[in-house]
Amino acid sequence: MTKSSERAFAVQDYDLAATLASGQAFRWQPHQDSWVGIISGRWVKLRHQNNSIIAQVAEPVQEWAWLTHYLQMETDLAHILAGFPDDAAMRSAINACRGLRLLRQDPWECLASFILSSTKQIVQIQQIIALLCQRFGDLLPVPSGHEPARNFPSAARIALLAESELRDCKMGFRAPYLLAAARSIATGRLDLNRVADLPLAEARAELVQLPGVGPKIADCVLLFAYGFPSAFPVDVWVMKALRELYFPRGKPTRQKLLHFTETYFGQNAGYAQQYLFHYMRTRRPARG
DNA sequence: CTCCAGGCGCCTT
DNA sequence: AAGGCGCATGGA
Repeated sequence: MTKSSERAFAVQDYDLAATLASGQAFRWQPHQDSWVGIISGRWVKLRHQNNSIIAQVAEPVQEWAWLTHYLQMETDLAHILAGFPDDAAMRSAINACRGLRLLRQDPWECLASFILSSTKQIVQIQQIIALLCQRFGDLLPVPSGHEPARNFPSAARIALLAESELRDCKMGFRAPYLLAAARSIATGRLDLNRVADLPLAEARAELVQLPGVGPKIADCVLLFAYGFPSAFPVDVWVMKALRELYFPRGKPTRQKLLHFTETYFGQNAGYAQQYLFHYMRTRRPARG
């Protein structure tokens, strides 16, 4: 296998734009007909053409597993969709966004990003993260003619910062949370690699110990970084979707709804959640 | 100007 | 156990 800086990957049922802009990851930038982002410390430009995803990198590489893994290209989406409950809401959601995928992100970047997400809209989260990377991320090689790119700052790097430096990135009351999380990881008190091997409930318990990380943020990380297929982040959007789509006239307690999410959607509940969320977010104008 | 956003943690009942 | 409130910031 020779090194190359561009490669095409055959894919089916892959909506690259919906996936990269769906609120799972916050650093992807549209660039004409392409998307520019950073994966595993590599600048990469992606575009969807016919039945392929075409990837360009800054420096030739031999191995592309970092990319196929991140994009979860091997995932059989049709199989997952076939396992969803067969009801009107799910059918509408699938119709609205077939091809939407779950990414497999770096745990630290994903955790940090979602700590910064609380009570913020997606655009604002993107702004905060852009500032953080611009100030504290390392420069990465980019092809000539492209804007400079920086890595997401490591936990070790952020652990050495002062809270005021984080506040200056406009993250407000989330600054001490991010700092404490970074320090937990930098000192080894929490080992993010170990979380991958735990059962779901234990993995969740580990993450929730971090300040600023509650059940919702923990489940985002479990789903978008670790790939726990039944992790099910419940935020106000999903709660609204569940009430409107499944209990239009009842008034179930939050408790009952949470139980519903744990039992109704099957082993790929996380995927089902992403479809419902995306459907809710896109079917009405002027939101999100 | 006021309101509130894809939560969390803490303080009340 | 369940519900209310403050938290920073910026955009509608």
